[in-house]
Amino acid sequence: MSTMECTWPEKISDDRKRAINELLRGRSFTKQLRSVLVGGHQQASAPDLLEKISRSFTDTLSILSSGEADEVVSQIPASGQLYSPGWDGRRSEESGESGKSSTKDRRGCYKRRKNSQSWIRITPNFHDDSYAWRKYGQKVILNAKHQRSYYRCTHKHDQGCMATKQVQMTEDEPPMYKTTYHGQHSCKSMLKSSQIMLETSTARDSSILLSFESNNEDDSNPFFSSFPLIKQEEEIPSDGQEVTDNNHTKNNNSSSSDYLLSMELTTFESNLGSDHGDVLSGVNSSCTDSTHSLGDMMMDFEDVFIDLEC
DNA sequence: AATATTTGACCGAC
DNA sequence: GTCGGTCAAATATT
Repeated sequence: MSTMECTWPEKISDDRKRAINELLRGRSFTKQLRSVLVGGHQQASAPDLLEKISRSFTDTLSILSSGEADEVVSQIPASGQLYSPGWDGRRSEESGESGKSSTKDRRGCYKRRKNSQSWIRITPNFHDDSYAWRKYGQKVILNAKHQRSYYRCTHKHDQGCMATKQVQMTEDEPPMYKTTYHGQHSCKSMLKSSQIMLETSTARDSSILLSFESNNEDDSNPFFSSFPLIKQEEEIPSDGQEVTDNNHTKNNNSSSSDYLLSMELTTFESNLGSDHGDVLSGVNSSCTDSTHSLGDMMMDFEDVFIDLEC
């Protein structure tokens, strides 16, 4: 039985309106924030505005995700499991009748993501993207020296967040890790705005956002979807084979793993402008001085919003 | 006890 | 059949 057949035009168009509405709100907040930061106006506090912007992104993504899926991916914490069967969905265990042949009958469980968006990121050392990840698998990959690790968002169950990532060491001489992100975080941000400011303004990193593949109309960069949740640390086992995530807020001393938000914004924007979603690369990555600050960043934000509108 | 990781099995795609 | 992605029981960690 195929689960992806029903699309509800009315619902989707309604969702689109809501999404556009959310984006407009986000743009408005962004403008306010810019005037606060640049012009020094104090109509509203920057942290408050940042929080609103973050919320706007999250809500928009949630709306768009629900339009793509058969059922709404709610952000309301669910007591049970709340999956979106959209791109990666599966029913967890037997639904109703249990105890078939083997211990757990998982037939029909897996749905390969096909048109899901993905972003590839190459980083030296491990890369801390500040989300809370939970490792759920590790595989040997053909023609690859190292195993690939699979992570899902820690809040998959409590918030229905469907973001996943894969991390694979591609080189070990200068250690290089390729991280592929799938899906977007719909989990709520719980990080304080001040921390966000701190992180973005102190970001310095030599990581490269390699590609931005988009097959769906509701794509957006996962780094936009919401602000970082919990600091995360990945560490390399002694054999250098694979990385392991840790969700705890251990005082992360790897400042090099912060990502350059402004760079990615620019990348995102240029990708939006192009008419294809294939791999784009060659982003240079060495603008690390702190003068490249929120002012510029907000400009990019605004442009992105404008592009999204039409 | 609760939460995270490991790892073999399972599944769909090719 | 192989391969890569995911599940979930067992195990480890906090």
